[in-house]
Amino acid sequence: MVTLNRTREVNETLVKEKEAAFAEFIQRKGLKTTRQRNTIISTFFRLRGHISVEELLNEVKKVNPRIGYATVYRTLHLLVESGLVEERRFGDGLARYEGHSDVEHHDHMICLECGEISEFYNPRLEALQEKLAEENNFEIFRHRLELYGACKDKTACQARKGKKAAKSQGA
Amino acid sequence: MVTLNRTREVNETLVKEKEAAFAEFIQRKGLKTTRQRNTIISTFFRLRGHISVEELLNEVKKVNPRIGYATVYRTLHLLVESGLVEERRFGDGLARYEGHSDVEHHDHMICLECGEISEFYNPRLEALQEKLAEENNFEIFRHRLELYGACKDKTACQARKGKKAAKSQGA
DNA sequence: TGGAATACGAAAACTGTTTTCAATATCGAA
DNA sequence: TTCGATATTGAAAACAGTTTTCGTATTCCA
Ligand SMILES: [Mn+2]
Ligand SMILES: [Mn+2]
Ligand SMILES: [Zn+2]
Ligand SMILES: [Zn+2]
Repeated sequence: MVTLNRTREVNETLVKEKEAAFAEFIQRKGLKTTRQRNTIISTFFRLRGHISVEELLNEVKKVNPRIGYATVYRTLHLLVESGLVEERRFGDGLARYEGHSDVEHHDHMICLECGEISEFYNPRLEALQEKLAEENNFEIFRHRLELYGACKDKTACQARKGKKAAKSQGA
Repeated sequence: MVTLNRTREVNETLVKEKEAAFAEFIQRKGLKTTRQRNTIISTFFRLRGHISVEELLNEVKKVNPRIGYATVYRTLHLLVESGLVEERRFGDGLARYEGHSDVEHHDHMICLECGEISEFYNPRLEALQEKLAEENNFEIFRHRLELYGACKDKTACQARKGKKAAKSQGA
């Protein structure tokens, strides 16, 4: 099995664990616990997918409308530094963030028609990269692999596209 | 053989071919041939590596100091549109451009110590990606694979780093 | 060669992100 | 508890890379 199924439901226990881990990180660094940061991270961990700053801020504002961009940016940096979150860039000029899913590392397929981003992990692919690096006398710290293309199931794809359009009209 | 050796010398015949191809593209699109565009593309094609806009402008200004950013940006867009050049982003916030090397497609290894960017191509890797896409009912239009890490040959790496530092001090 | 179409360059605008700064909140020590 | 050093916040300004605007200049074909 190669495709990772990001669960539709948020695992509340997992979220609590992440919140605790972040709290620990904050303390370890001698930083302070704040209402805003708590709101931001608990909102973030309850969202699924690859979240842009604007998307996150919009959600956060539903809880506390006074929170601004700066705090969201700053908190996301802390989340990344804590290792709980990764930054992604899929070429649309926006940074996107995702909490680690079940598998530590994964790569992405991005449909240019409907915007769907699916995740996959393949050990052979990973191993092959290691082998190539080795041959090149190179040590890999991290990598990124993105496949850009289109869903072959045009029906589902176009449906998603319609939904996405409707949603963005609403926003 | 997996590593692509980007030749140190510029192949003058190849450059002429590319210049001709661009001229043809310009005509086909009903655009005009200009002194500035000629300067920019002939400068670009004679540079090796992954060139940023600023780097290119600096070189271009040696030939014609009156050429500005806007024209360089515009010409690079045309070069990309013509298919003669590809845009790359290696995560430092700058767009970089490269003329196609001998092989149509290649991927990159980026040393985070010395900045060296090396290129490679591996058919098995490409095939494996296709297979994974297939399994996922996905059609790949293009992909990007970047390995970030460090040269294992620390001597050469550090030497390059020193040289690079010296160079950027000079600039 | 005239002139419509295109391109140029400087500067302004734009976009996503970071920084500044004055006001506010946190939290350990007293 | 209260104090006060230290960290945090939010609005706005600054930033960096890129794109657009706009008045002037150039191209190129009828
Ligand atoms: Mn992901
Ligand atoms: Mn390359
Ligand atoms: Zn799709
Ligand atoms: Zn190196």
